[in-house]
Amino acid sequence: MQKTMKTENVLAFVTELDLKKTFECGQCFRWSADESGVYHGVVCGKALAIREENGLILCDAEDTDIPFWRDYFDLGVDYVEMSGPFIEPPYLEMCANFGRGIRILRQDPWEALISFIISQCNNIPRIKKIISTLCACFGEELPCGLFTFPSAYKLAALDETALAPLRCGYRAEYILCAARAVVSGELNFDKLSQFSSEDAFAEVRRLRGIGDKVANCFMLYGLHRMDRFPIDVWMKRALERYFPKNFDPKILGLYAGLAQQYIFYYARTNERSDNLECS
DNA sequence: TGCCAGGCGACGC
DNA sequence: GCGTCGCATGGC
Repeated sequence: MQKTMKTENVLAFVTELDLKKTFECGQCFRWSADESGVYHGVVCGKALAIREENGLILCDAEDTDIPFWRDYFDLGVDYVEMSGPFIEPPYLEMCANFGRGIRILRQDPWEALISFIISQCNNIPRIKKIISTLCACFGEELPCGLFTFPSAYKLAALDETALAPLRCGYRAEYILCAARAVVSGELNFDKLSQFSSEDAFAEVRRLRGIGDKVANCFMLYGLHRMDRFPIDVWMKRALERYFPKNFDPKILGLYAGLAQQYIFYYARTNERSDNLECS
């Protein structure tokens, strides 16, 4: 399954992109590191092996589309500048410093939608396991041994019995609903990308099994709407404990979603849920 | 073993 | 509009 890295291309400097943080901060679920620290993943049917060495981010050059991957890692913008306003409260500044190097990936909207439907009321190891099984069962195997994410058309043709091996419980119904909405044209990602943030949110929010949290995750990670601020149990605890009462994420501006990612990553890395006094 | 997890929908008030 | 409950499953 591990691909040998041959001719290497430089994708970025490590000061711009921290692979471990970016892949393990909770925004995506399909990248994994092998024993030598090389991360392997598949995006939109394209496989990549990527690693850090001597201050550089190197990727496998064999059929590697560098512009595609630079776009995926959102390397065209300055994250230091975007996170400049994240200085209050002090907890946010600490989270931003801790998360330096995280980039909000430009993920496939379809994969992001299904991934965050699966994420609901679930822990991250189990989310990864369910998505991995989904891809192994219904995706296509690539020469490197990894699987593509199954298309909406593939999933829309299934029923809940076919999804039983995923062991995803009540979420199976929601996955099928989303797949059928895409196939019917009721949900069109190209159209959504033209909508305002509020309109696109309302549109995806109409689907069964997609509430505020999943819709916001889809907006942020699937449509790259950086103003969205998903609030899950970890965020709720952090906000209640470290932020002023009635704190409105809107004051964080256009990049509130990045602040959210820093907070989530810090909280999940450093704080156990049972040592916080909040409910 | 029991608590919890990147929630949501239905229901009662 | 708001609080509560059941939902399916398994990581820890």
